[in-house]
Amino acid sequence: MLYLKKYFTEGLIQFTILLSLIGVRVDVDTYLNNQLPPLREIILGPSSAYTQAQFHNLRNTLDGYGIHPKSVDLDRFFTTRRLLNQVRQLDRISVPTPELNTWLVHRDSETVVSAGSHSSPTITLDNGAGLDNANSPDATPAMRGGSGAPESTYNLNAAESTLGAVASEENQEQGRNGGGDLTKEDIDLIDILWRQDIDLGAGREVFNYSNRQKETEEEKPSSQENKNGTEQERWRNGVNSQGAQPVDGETGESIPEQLPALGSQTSLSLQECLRLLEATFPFGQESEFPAPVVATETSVSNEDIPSTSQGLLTQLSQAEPQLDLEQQWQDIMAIMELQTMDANAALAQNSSSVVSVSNGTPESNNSNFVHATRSTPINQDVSLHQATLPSCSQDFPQMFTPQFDTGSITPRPTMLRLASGNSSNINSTFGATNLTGVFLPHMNSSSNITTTPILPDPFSVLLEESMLDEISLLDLAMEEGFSQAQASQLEDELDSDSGLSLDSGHSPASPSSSETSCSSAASSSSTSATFSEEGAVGYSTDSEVAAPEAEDGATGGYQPGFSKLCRMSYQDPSQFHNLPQLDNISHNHTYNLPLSSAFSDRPELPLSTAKKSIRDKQSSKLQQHQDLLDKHASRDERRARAMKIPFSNEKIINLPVEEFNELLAKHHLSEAQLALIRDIRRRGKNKMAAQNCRKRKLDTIINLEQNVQELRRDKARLLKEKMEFIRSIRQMKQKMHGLYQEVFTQLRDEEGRPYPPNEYSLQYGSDGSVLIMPRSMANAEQNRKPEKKQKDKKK
DNA sequence: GTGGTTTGTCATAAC
DNA sequence: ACGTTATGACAAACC
Repeated sequence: MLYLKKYFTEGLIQFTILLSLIGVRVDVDTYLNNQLPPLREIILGPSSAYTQAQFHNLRNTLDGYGIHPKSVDLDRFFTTRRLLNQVRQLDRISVPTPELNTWLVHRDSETVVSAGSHSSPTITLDNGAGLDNANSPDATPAMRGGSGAPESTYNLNAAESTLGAVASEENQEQGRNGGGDLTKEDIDLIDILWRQDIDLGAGREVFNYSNRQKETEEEKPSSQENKNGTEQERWRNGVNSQGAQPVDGETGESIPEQLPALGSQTSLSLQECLRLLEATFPFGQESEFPAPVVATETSVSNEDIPSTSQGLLTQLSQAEPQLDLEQQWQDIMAIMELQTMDANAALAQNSSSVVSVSNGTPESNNSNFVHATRSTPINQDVSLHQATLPSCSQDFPQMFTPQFDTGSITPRPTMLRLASGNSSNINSTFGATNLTGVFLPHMNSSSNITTTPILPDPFSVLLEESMLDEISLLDLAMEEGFSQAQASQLEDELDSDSGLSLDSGHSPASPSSSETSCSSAASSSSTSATFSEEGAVGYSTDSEVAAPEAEDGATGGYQPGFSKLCRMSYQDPSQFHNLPQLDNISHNHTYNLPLSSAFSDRPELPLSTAKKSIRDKQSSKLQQHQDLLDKHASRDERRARAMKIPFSNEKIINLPVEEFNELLAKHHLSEAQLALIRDIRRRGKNKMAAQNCRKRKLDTIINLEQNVQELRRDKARLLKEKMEFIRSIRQMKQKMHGLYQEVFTQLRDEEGRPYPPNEYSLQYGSDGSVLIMPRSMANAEQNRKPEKKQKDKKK
């Protein structure tokens, strides 16, 4: 049933998309909001086994909101939501034609041959599609708008692979269309041009998508084959030819005039670009539109500096840095956290940020430059990866490679370099991400850091810390107006404060405890606050759930944990099939997914004989999948098969008791079979309970961690306030002292002689009166007062 | 080979 | 009493 539902869901959504394409408005919301149980259930699916007591109300928690926030099935839920969002956005897409050119230009920039971009720097991204749908079908037609290839209108592959959806017939049909646009001559031409690009210095490794392509083939062998074999071949060879088309093969100069004439090639290019995107970023959310944005940016740069930037690009593209997988996952998660961005804001940011990072030439930036400072370049950054890099794992680092701002910056080997001109953007970009810790040092070095409301905490706290560093506590305490007792008291307090830091040992940069007194206290407090920034808040991988905590960085020593969570929270296996880096991870992460949806269900279509070898490869891969299926089938599944249990383990486990009993009654089963079934049910439920329990445990830890960090921030803030109070008290005391001296020097006795300050002093009465008293008397009185107080205390 | 991690399973308590 | 859930503990598989 789940199987059927899934199939129906995908098909329904795709059908809806098609209807929308031909102008029929399909309002899914109506169906969903009208509380029509069957459709709701079909589309959104029942909550997972992770929902507490869900077996009892399996059909009552269908809108997703009923899913337990800790449910592992949130992944599927969000996937479904994403699909629905895509559908809902269909009638709101308004991506201007120039986007297409932008794409092409971008490909050129990759090949290091810059194509002139005449595209408008502003790309209107429907935000709903924005972060959520870049990989989505909506994006495709929009970007193809200017391709002049009306017959190939749609490419659902992105959505398919992203969502792990079963390839639909529409999908395959569209794939065929897309591939069919390319004639053999076109391909040859493309290949020639591409070789010219290679000769011109375009690194072949730039196009090395072969691994991912293999993965993609595994995922959707049939659709892939149906698109076109030659295309596949070129992909295998790492050839990405479309980028070469709009480029003069000899000079490497861009030839924008050719773009409109490209026709079918253009559409292919877009398809490939999309597939590239899809392969690069298996998560639907990340492989969003931004790519075109960056492309535009690059192209603008190229326009401005046509010749130099190209050579520069060559070097840059060849010097792609590698980051380790953990960091990259972190980056991915950071982007996911940004998904919750407001739609319109993102739209504006997308459009405005395009130029802001492109290069420093103001004339090219013109009006859009105005918005640059408040733009959020995250999208374009991501897209830059997606379009440029062979693997998603290199996405984020790529943002900081020289390609990022080719026009204005000379290439440097450092990956995390930030141009000061971009710093504000980057601030807003990463403030809410987990990258804070990573980029922090660079941030500090860049001149133009502005703290935006988006990222209040990391940087504000840092500022606080720096302020705290500036304030030497004991200096203050020891200063005039402060008694030694007060100072020591303050010191004690600070020591006790710093003693509160739970795990300052986290940091490799943990200050040595040998430092004494105030400076030590201040530094320890500041470091602890820093850790609170770098700490494990990256744990909030359930970004949709714990988004508020996204401000904290996830670097530090928590990357392993983060990756775990990452996998736990977004472990739709179908998505991970696109990640070659994860190939060797053979854990079975398919928790609640039926095996059928996890591995099989790739429709087989007739294959051309020319592609027989490919088919063989793929069929062998399918066979491997089947073997894997058998191999990875749980013991219970194998037992059930051996005992010829007539229904699925999934049913056995997930059916409500009544239906389960009915099921048992319907079939005549032996005692052994019944026992096995009950065992399977018990174990299955327990298995999910264990998963649930572990996740909950983890979440508890995360929450505690976040609480600790929050408390640390509070502590830093209170400490800062305390310092301010102390300072203001000191100032008041100084002022008071000055006034005292002034008044005293003006006092005269009856004979007009001044009172010697060493013999007399001013005493303040409780009623505001001021008396001049001999010091001896004043001292005696002061001595009496403490006695009195002591007496009072004794009383 | 060892150690850490992930996952499944069992036993048990609690609801 | 029965079914389900929660959780500690253990073991197997994997890296």
